[in-house]
Amino acid sequence: MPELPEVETTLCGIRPHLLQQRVCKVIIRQTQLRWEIPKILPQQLKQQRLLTIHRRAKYLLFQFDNGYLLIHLGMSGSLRIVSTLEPIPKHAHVDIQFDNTLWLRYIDPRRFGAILWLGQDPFHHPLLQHLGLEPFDPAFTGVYLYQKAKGKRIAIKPFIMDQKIVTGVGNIYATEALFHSGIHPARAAGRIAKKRYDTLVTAIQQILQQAIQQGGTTLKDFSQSNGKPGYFTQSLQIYGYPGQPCPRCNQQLKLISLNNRSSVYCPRCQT
DNA sequence: AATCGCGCCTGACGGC
DNA sequence: TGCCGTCAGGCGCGAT
Repeated sequence: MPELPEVETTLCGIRPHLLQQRVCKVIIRQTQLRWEIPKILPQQLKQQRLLTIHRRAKYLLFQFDNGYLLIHLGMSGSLRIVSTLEPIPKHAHVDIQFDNTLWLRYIDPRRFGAILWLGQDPFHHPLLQHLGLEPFDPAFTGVYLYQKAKGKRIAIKPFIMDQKIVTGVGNIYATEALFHSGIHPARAAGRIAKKRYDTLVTAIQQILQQAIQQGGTTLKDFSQSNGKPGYFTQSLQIYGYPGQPCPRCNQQLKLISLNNRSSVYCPRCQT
């Protein structure tokens, strides 16, 4: 799915078109996403003004006069701004039209995403209330990760992909950040020195920042809200290249599975 | 409490 | 050509 940079890219792409606009029409073609889209959604949204859009973790939060709409892009979701309804591509499950005539289109082939109405108090919703720090929060430091990791035997890769620890990091960026930090993805989180966590935090922030600047990563499904792919794909160092030589030391990159997610790493650079 | 695997879906790809 | 297994950017849930 879209990880933080893809969600952020989406947010920046759609926000300028939609701020302060009122919803005039809602079309739902498929209600079965990760959870069923609430049947009352069209009534909830009708004639409501969109005040702001925020990102929290990999969620987009649309603040309307009367409450918050939550959208998650799951594994294969994307949002587009389109000026006409036609053509309607396969998997265009929801279209929301605003007063300026533009449509916000939700496309999601695998339907692991979500569209939920959260009402007035979104941050107490179960999906949001246990989230960890945003990676660009000043409180997200090596010491923070080190403290959280104390005594934990979980591998570092699933540890940094745990949204209760730090938000927005998924399989691609976890893989890349660990490579940049020289940390083996299977190393127990509780057995990593404080100093190495400093390095890791810096790597996570730098990689996410660069990826945002380049419009995210497009493997297949993701596209920016204008339909263009993300260009960080060409900056990936090791994700997607198992068996290839390490860009740093030429050793053959290896592939392992950690908590059911494939993980590429360099057996020489990452310890 | 912490950790792990499964399953939700569609589609692309490789091997036979 | 087609069929079948495997894999894919996430994440909540139930089992251990």
